[in-house]
Amino acid sequence: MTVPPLKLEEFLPFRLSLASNLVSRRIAETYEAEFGLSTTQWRVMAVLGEYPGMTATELTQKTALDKVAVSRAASALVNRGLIQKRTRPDDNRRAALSLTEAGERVYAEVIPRARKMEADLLKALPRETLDALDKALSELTEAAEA
Amino acid sequence: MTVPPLKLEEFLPFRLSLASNLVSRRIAETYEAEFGLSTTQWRVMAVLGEYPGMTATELTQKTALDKVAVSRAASALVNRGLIQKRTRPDDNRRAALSLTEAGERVYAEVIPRARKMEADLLKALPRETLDALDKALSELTEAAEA
DNA sequence: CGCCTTTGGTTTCATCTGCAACCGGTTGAA
DNA sequence: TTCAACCGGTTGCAGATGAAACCAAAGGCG
Repeated sequence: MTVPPLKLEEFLPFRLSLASNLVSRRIAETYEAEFGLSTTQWRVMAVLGEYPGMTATELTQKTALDKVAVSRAASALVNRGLIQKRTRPDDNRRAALSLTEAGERVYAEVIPRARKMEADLLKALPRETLDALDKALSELTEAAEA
Repeated sequence: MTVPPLKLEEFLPFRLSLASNLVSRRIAETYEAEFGLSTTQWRVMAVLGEYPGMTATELTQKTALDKVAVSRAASALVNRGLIQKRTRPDDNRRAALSLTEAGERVYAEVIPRARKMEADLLKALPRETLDALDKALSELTEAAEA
């Protein structure tokens, strides 16, 4: 009772993972070497640029990282002076995180590069394919969630 | 001179990574707990089911894993008796890997479950969206390679 | 109030990953 | 032949990752 073999190269989860890893690596090239940021640190900074004052727990949701990763990325960024942490007066457990001046400068360098790399990677795709990709990712994410 | 903030939740590389991670996790549920396989081990088995007798180096390409990962996955699978390794007479450095009987049995259990999970995850997507997704992943992979 | 539970965040530990060094076999040029 | 360069595969080590234990502050209920 044999099973028809699986063609891994056509198996969508594999293809998705492959594309995602390659794309992530290209994006990482825009910040790793030059700015010494890890992917998780980059994500934290990216979100703080959009939402200053977020707490670690809130970052967890926005970045899709677990709280350990956020905690470590944040403390590394604080040590490097790229973000600051202010304990909230209304709740001493929470701390509002935000970019420092130095962090803002790095942000202003790093974000445009990421955008540009994204555009380069996507430029071969016609608009409709892109729309469909977007839709497919939304549906897949929803279907695969919890 | 501020930069318009990046909306991470609309940034395609992030969305891609998110979808990929969630999907991979769901697929992993079909083999991790029940069969004690890691993702890399599963990939190695999946490819050997399709191409018996491959060498580790060849597996490297098919699985998109680096040679260290393949080496370790293979030795774990050999220890568990799921694959066998036969040194090739024409070159004593290489070894042809293939599923054992026990490995075939696991393969026959594991592959249909992965297929079913894939189908479940994709069932909300209309055919054209799926085609576009497929095309987009191919183009993205190519654009991001090397 | 005082106590128990919950919550935000950190630390610990065990595992995974990936690069680089390494080992033995093979190849090819002198 | 012989020896150096190369190749397939393994191992060692350092950094990344995640689950679970942990700590301190806050909330809720008697």
